[in-house]
Amino acid sequence: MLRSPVIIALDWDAFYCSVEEHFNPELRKIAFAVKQKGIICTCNYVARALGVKKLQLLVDALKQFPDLAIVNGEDLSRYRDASKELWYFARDMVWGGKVERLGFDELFLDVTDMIDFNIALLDNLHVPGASSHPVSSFFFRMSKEDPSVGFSCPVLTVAGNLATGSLPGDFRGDNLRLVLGSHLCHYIRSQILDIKGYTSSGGVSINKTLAKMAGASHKPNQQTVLFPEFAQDFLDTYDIGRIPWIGHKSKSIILDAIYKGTDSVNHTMEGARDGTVFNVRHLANKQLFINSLGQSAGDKLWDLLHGVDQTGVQPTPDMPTQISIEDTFKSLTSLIEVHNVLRRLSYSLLDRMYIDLMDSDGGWLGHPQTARLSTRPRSTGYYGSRISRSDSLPSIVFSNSHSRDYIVDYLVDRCWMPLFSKLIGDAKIFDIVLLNVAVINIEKAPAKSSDITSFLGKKKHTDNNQLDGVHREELPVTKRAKVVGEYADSKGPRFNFLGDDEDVIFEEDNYGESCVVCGQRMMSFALEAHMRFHELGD
DNA sequence: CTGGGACCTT
DNA sequence: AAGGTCC
Ligand SMILES: Nc1ccn([C@H]2C[C@H](O)[C@@H](COP(=O)(O)OP(=O)(O)OP(=O)(O)O)O2)c(=O)n1
Ligand SMILES: [Mn+2]
Repeated sequence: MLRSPVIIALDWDAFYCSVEEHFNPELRKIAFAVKQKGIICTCNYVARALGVKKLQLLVDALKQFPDLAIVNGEDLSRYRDASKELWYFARDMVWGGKVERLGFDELFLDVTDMIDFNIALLDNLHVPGASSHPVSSFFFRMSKEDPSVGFSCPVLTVAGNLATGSLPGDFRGDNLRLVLGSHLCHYIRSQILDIKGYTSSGGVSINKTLAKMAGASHKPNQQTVLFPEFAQDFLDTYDIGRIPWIGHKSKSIILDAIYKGTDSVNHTMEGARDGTVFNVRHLANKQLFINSLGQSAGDKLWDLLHGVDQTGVQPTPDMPTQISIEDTFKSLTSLIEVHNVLRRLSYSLLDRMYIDLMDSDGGWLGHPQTARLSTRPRSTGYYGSRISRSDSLPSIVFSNSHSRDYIVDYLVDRCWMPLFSKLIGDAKIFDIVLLNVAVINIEKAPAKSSDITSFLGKKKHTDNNQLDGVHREELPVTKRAKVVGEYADSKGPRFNFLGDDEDVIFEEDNYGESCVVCGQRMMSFALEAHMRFHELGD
């Protein structure tokens, strides 16, 4: 018999605020918001009780609530660190590490295997001929190996809320599996609160979308289970725009297709068109979705309206596939200003690479292939539209023999500024409100072992082949060329020194500092990121 | 002056 | 390279 997956969706409550409260508990008692430039990106529940909204304009909120405390959240470092810590902590509890991350504060846990294993334990308590399980609770094992690790799990009651308030007729089969899932969800949330100090909202159902929507129906610090027999009732009352993966564009396309011709004058008004799942399901059909959205998206979104989500939990790799840093401004019109901003962004970007792409030995776990520069012109197109240019990422960023300052200078002058010129075209006149620097197409380094301390290579960013990794020990070791300061030369030093006749630029000893934790030697500029690596553990 | 991201598809 | 989704 086919069994449904058991999926848990977790969402940390008022996440950025919770992180701020973690480091400054005084904040817990007062209404406060986290802002980025002119917008409140989130606020704590004390503030929400007053009426402060997520994503509200800062000026509006302060007009209405002059005493609202404000914390600047433009630097995401601490939120990213906390997010990673909670992610790893939750992942350690899930067999097979089947955890997918969405943004900084949501996780999808595929706990199907854990449920199946424990259902089998429960079945062994079953008396042949009895109509139901003879026990009201049993010991849910969190470890296959150690039978003492786990929690006491009721089997006749559900933990937390019921979506649509509905209990199924029986607690058998897939329903029983979700009952156990609800208690597992509660246990995991308790661990996260007790050990890490963060409250969360949880949803339990048979796929990611239903679990996520169930969880969102009762916040904060609560959980909700949605049994599949009630999924359609649950969904039908929602506006399609509130279904995950149906954003503004998709909703507009769908409603345009449904109401084509019937409402051509006045569909700019929201509310003129009924966008509930129930209505859309009955006025449209799968073919209409496919015709308007394309085969792939049409198929997928039509299924979603019926509670069908085939996308399983895709475990998120430890290494990101892209890293980007951006800043916004009123207006930027001169090259010197652009140069200065790019410099600052490049320092941050390098630090991020050291934190997220380096192991504790200072070796690279992955290598971005491409550098991308994005900007937003002040007033062309709709708000938010960006333009970008990309090029091969110079391999000097992987060098451990150049100073941070030198690498940043090189990046700005040889990479970002040329890309910026390409972006603004011949006129050389510009007015931009955003700059974003990114390293993308991050490819995993050959997982040889921890003795790969460095990889220095260069590929065209269009090249899709495998990295030809090189062991440090295999490289000819020569005295590092004195390149710092030689940079005024129009050609500059060459950094494409693998597979070329150029000698490898390595300084084997007498460089940098030692890590006080592990003793690894590294350039001083990498030490700060390295220490954060230790703090986060691995 | 409506953040600062990250990921996926076309 | 652009456009879409999510947080
Ligand atoms: N458009 C968005 C949405 C979210 N976030 C950030 C701020 C949030 O703190 C965090 C998590 O997003 P949530 O939507 O889960 O919001 P919160 O966790 O803050 O609140 P809630 O308790 O409703 O989950 O991501 C953001 O910067 N921009
Ligand atoms: Mn949240």
